[in-house]
Amino acid sequence: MQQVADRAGVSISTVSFVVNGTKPVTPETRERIQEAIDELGYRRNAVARALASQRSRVIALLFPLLEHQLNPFVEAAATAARAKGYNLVLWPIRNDNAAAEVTSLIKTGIADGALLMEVTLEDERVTRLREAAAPFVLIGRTRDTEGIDYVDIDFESTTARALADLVALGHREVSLVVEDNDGTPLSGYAPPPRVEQAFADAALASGVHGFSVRLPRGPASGERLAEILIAEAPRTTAVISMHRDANFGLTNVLRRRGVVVPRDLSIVMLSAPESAGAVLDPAIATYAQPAEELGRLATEALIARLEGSQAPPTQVLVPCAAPSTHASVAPAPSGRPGLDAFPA
Amino acid sequence: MQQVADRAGVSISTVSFVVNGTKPVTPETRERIQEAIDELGYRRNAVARALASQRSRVIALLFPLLEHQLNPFVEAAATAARAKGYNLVLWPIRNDNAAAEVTSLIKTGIADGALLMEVTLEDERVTRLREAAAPFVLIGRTRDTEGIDYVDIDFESTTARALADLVALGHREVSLVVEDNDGTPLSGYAPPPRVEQAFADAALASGVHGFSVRLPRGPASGERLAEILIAEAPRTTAVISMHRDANFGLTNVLRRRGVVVPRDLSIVMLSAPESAGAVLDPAIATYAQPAEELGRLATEALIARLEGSQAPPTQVLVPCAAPSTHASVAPAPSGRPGLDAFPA
DNA sequence: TTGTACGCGTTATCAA
DNA sequence: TTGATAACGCGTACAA
Repeated sequence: MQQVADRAGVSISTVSFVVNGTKPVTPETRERIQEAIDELGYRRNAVARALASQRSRVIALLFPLLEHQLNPFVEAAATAARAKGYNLVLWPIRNDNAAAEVTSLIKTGIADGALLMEVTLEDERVTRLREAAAPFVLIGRTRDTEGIDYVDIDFESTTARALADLVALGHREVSLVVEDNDGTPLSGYAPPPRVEQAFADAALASGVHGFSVRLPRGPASGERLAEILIAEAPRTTAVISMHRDANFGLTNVLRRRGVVVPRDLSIVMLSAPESAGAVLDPAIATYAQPAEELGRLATEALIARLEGSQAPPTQVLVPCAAPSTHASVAPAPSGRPGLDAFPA
Repeated sequence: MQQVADRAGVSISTVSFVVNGTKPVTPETRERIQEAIDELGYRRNAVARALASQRSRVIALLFPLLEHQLNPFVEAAATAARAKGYNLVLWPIRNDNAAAEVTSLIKTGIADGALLMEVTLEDERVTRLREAAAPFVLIGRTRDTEGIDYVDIDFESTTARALADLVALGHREVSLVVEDNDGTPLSGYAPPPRVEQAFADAALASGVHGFSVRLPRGPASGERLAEILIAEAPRTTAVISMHRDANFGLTNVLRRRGVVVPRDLSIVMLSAPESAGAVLDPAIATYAQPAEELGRLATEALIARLEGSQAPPTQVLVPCAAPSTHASVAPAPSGRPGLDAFPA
C-alpha cells in the first residue's frame, strides 16, 4: 500500500480511500492511484483489513456432522483441516478466469494453500498456483505430475481388480461403459480414458474379449447402452460401468426383454458413491470411490507442506473399495443366447 | 491477552508462549496463565494471529463451477457470498458440543456470522449464536422463529399443491410417505411432521382420503411401503413421497406384481433434488427443492445483517418447483381393483 | 525463564 | 479533498 502511495505521490490513506471508496477523491488522483495499483499488481491484504476493520468478511456454514448431506470428500477435507487448526473455505472458480481467481486468492492472503477438485489433464489452476508459489494438492492428476502433490483414485488397479473378479467367475466377454465428456466443460477429465486403457490392458492380459463404450451423461444413455450391447456385443456376460446415469436405463431395458440380472448378465459399478448401487434392484455391486480417504489424505498432505515439509511429493493412489454387495454378480452363464436373442 | 497477562501477573508474551507452546514456561506460571485463560474465557484472535504470523491457516477448496458436484445449496451459498466480497468457510459441527464450537467460531474472529443447515425444532446452535450476538440465518426453522432470519422450503403450500394436482386428475385415495427420524441424530427435524400435517389438512379440505406412513431411511423402506399400502391402503391410487430411499423399492415391488406406473398408480416426489426422479422408469414427477434459491437468499440475508441492516427478519418460504416431467402421473384409474388384488 | 517493543497491512479518527 | 497516526491483537527478536 505504501508503495502504491509513493508511486502515485499520495499518502497511504488516500490509497485506502480509493480502494474502499470510503471517501471522495479527486478523479485525477484516483486515476493515478489506480494506475499505480495496476502497475504494481497490488491487492489489498484481507487479513490486515479484517484486523483493522474488526470484520473478517467470512461466513461460516455450520453443518451437523451426523448427516452426510455434503459431498463426502468435501466433508472429510473440512473435518481433517479443522482437526489440525485450519479452516476450509469454498472457492468456486470459473475455468475461464482461473488466472485471476487463483492469484487473488493467494495475494489477498485469504488462503495459504489450495486443494483442487476435478483436475483435468492440463489444468490452468496448477500453472497459476505454481506461479504464485502457493502450496497445493490435487485431487486427481494432471498429465505431468513432476514434483506435484496429488491423491487420486487408483483407476488402473481398481479396473484390473473388477475385471479379475469377473474373470474368476468365468466371464470371458466383458463390456465397459464410461462417460464421454467431449465437448463438455469437463473435457480433458482423465478418469474415463484411464479406465478404458486399464480395461484394454487387463482384458488382453487375461485373454478376455473386452468391448468398450463411451456415452454422454444423462439418463438416456442407459437405454442407448443396452441397444449398443445388444447390437454390437451380444455375447457380453458382464458389464463394468463407470457411468453415473447409465445403470438405470440399462437394467430397465434388459428387464423388459427378460434378461435377468445377475443370472444372464452381471453388472458392477466402478468409482461411484457407495450408495449409488444400493437403490437398484438387484443392488449393483459397487467398487466405491474412497472419497473420505482422499479428502483426508489430500488435506493432510497440504497441511504438511504449509508447515514446511520438504518431503518428496505425496503421490498417492487409493483403489476403490471392494463391493459390499454382490447381488448383481453371478458366474458367467454357460450357453446363454446372445442378448440379441432376447425378445425386444 | 493483556487481561490474561495481568490476571496471571505475567507479561503478554508469556501468555503467547503458553498459548502456542512456543517457548518453555515454568509449570507454575503456565498453570496460573491457564487459569486466567479459563476464567476469562479468552480465545486467541485468529485474524491478528494470521497477520502477525503471515499465515492465515486457511485452505481453499477450489472447485470448478461447471460441474455440480457439491450440494447445490452449498455451492449457491458460496457463490453468492463471493459475489459480495465474502468467503464461505465450512464448519462441520458435532451436535454434542455445539456450544463450544459456536463460541469458538465467533470469539476467535474467524467468522462474522453463520448459516445453519439441517435446523431442528430446538437447535442449540441458535441459542449459542444468540448468546454470542452473532448474526445468523437458518436454512429451515426452529419452533420459535420470533425475530429470527430464516429461509425454508414452503412445505405447506407444496404439499397442498401436490395433492391438488392429483385431485385434479381424479385421485381420491392418496397416500403419503415421509422419513422417520426418530431415534436418529436428525430426530427433531421438522420437515416430515410439517408435511404430514399439511397433507392431513389438505386432504380434509378437498375431501380426499389420505393415508400417511413414516418409514426410516434405507432402501428396505421401499418394499416395506409397498407391503403397507397393499395391506392397509389398497385403494390408494396415488403416492406422495418425501422419502429419499423408498421409491426404488416401491416401484420394484409394484412392477413385480404387475402394477403399472402411472396407469394403476401415480407417484410424485416432494422436496427432492431435481435429478432424483429422473433415474427411475418411468421418471418420477418431482416437486424439486429450491436448493440454489435457498442458498442464495440465505446468504444475501446474512450479508445484509452483517452490513448493519435493521430490517425486520427475513422469513422466506420458497415452494418447490413444479415437476418438469409427469411420466409417473396419470388420471386416477376408475374401477381399478385394490392393490391387494394384484398377484403377489 | 520472562519481559519489552516492534512489526504485520490495513482502517479509521482527527486535523489540516 | 488529503495526510498523519493511532489502533487492531498477536508473534517474536532481543534483552534482561
